[in-house]
Amino acid sequence: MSTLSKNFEPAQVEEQWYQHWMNKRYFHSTPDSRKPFTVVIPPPNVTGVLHMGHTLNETVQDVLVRKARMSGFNACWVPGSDHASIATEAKVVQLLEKEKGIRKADLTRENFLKHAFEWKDKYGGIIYHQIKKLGCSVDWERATFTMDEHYYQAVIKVFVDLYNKGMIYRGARMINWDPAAQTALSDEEVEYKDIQGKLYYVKYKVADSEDYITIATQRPETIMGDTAVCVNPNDERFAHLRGKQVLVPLVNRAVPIIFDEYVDPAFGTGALKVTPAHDINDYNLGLKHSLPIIDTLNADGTLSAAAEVFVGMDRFEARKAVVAQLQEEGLLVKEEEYSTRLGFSQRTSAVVEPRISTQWFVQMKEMAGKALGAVTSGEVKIHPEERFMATYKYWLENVKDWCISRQLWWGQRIPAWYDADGRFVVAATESEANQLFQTTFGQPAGGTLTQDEDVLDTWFSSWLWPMEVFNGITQPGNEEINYYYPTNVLVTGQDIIFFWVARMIMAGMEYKNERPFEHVYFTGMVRDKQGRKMSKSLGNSPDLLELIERFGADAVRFGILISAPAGNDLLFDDSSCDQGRSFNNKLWNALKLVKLWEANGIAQYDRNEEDFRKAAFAADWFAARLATVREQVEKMYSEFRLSEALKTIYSLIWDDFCSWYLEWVKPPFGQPIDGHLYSCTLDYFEQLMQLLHPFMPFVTEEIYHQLRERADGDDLTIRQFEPVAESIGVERDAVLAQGELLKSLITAIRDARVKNQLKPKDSIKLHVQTAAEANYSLFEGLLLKQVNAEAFSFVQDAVAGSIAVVLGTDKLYLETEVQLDTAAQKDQLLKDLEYQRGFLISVDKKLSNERFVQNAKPEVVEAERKKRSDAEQKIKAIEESLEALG
RNA sequence: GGGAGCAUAGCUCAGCUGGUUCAGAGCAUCUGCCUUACAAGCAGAGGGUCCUUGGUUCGAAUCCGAGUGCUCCCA
Repeated sequence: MSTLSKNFEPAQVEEQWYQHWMNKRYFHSTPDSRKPFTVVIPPPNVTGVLHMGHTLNETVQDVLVRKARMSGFNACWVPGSDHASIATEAKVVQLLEKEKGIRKADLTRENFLKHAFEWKDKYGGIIYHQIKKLGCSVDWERATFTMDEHYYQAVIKVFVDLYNKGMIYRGARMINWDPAAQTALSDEEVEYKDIQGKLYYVKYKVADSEDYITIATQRPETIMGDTAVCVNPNDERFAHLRGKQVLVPLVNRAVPIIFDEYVDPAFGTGALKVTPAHDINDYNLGLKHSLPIIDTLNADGTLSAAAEVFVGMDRFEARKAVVAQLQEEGLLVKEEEYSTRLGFSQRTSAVVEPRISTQWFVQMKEMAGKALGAVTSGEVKIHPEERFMATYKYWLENVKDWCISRQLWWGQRIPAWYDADGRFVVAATESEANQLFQTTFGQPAGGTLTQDEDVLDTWFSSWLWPMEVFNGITQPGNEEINYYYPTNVLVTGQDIIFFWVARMIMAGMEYKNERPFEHVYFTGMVRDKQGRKMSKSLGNSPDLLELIERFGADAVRFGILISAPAGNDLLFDDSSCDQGRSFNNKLWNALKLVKLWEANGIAQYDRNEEDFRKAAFAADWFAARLATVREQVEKMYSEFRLSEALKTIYSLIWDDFCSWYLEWVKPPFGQPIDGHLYSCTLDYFEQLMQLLHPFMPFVTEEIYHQLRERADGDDLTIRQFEPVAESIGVERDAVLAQGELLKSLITAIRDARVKNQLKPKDSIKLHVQTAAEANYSLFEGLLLKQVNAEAFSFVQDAVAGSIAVVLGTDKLYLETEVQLDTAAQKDQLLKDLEYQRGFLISVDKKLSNERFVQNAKPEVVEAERKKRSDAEQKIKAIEESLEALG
């Protein structure tokens, strides 16, 4: 046996075992006769690094996957990453400019993509490295990227198919425009924030009159796009303006005054300027009243020629300029502080501009209905259900069509092909498009067809993830998709419930007519100690690799999980990793103790049955505890209460195993341990490591191998759980009760020792007055050892001059040479007495209430009667002890 | 503005279908211990009108209503 280090040293152990598991290909899965347990990783963004939210997610998945792998399943966890269209393109553009001085505008699409792929190859590996360091048991041979060739084909195939089914259409709509990335966004990519803005009151001159009408607006820079002023038809103040026109300031355009109940007379001045090109509500109003649309903004957020004034100026600069100009012309009535909500691009943080634009959309209604059904019917189960079911339902019931085109290059290019006249067909390839053009329009395309310049929303690729990682779209019905689909559980953050989860269910129902996963487990958001969201801008997100370096991967996994109650947001703090590291150490030291016993030699003690059973009490008790906890943990797994499961295992190991069991079986200093106890101890230790392994894979694997010599391939990672034994050779409840009794005896006596200021080394003689002497026979020896008593006897009466302790109805007397403070003892007993008397009164009160006795269930009444008689006996015992004290 | 969730020890939380095995756990705190695996430890202890307020009930931390505070989602 090599000498074990003082403390557990994770770094080398982790490296070595991960390599070993990889060499053995334990994480690689191929279809076989076992039941599959499939998990697909929520693909992290290829440009990013893992933050604590990912860490939590990956850890949860790894726990579930490892548990399944150890429970007879063919576990398959597919890793991968997504191409994150907007974010990656923005980064690549930035980098090209900075490092090589290349502007995107100067590049061809092909060249740009070449750079993007180079960049992805260079930096995309960071995430995978982090996943490895964390110990995740993913099947690396299956790693998938959403821009892989087959995946690209799958996305195109689905687009063409949905188009042919009439579920994808192209049209001009008001969409969310990101002026920084210069692309359309879906509704989900816009984040609304409260902003302190201003409301400007502006006078519009009524045409052919000296009258003015005052409107209120937040966006004076869009005045030049006004095509009407609208008031409420029931508003008497404006009745005289019916049929009149007003002159738009700065551009002096005459526009009509229109009447619509949409306008709230109480808001602002009751008059609304209508700018159909730049506000969604105005747009709808414009449609209703057939107003012209004047788009006064360019794609980059500067004023267009249509604005006539301040052309080329940025929209926010233009706002100041317009206000100044209005003021100069005496048209600005006043400014007012105003709090409102503004939309920001999730990716670039630019203020989103509502803009009319021709884009591609997916019809959502039908698919949303199916996705909703899958969840309400229970086919897909959401955890924790009460928290997220309502959100999920609400979104699907109110879903709008999905804008999927993005004005970018990094992504799957939309397979629509146009001729010079703007006629188009949708087909996977150019040659198919040419053919289709012929059949559709009865003539060949005039000249060559050009493909749509835009790419698809990244989520339009990731919604196929659970299928296409198994080539389920490109090769439907293949062996793998048949075997692995549907997956078992999806673990993800609640923030992408719409972006991703709901859409995956839609795609699954559409293309497999089957749910993509049975369970969805939503983790909470990771926040810092002060409850703030972790974000790059706050700089409050710890670096994962650094954390692992400081504490070890097992400790980090422990730390994040122990503070993560199901579905709740969790406040992450380094100190929980510290707790994990201490736990590692505790395990390590327990190992050292056991190894020490091994070194001290194993003895065969006399197995005379009675004596042997006594010696084996500790072993029987722990077997019972282990079996009980394993059942509890099993249940917690099935309910996804992983944090609780970990706590339960932690306490079983630290408290039951280390603090109680090991102390109970520990041989006297220097003496050899009994062979039976020793092998029991190794078995238990081994089983504990197995139980903990899904949570803390490295340290457990290491200890597993330290405990006993292992044959090649006998590794904890693949070791199968034995079913929890129905019988452990003794009556489980009885032995557990005995153990509890022993523990409370030890604690009570130790407490009495401390309160009476006995030094740990001061020996005592223990006398017990009890009606159930048999209870003590099994563990008498253990009891003496644990409370440093040199003698034990049963007595019928109080022992004068001793410390009296009342435990239940038993009385314990600690005889000692040390001078005692009887006053302190008396105080303690009086306190107990007072409590018991109060308790008795409350029980009596209940039992003397006729309605309670009549209405409550008989067993409840019976329990109360038992409580009463117990309390009476306890009171009697305390009173006797007090009497003996004098 | 619409909807959802939460409120229990200093902190983070557990308490399922109402009844002192229900007022708990882990951290943190306090007091003893360098006891021969572990001071990143051992032994022991203290600490809560279960947000407020009505109601249902023989009985409410638990069920219902109202209020207050916080969080999230949507427009």
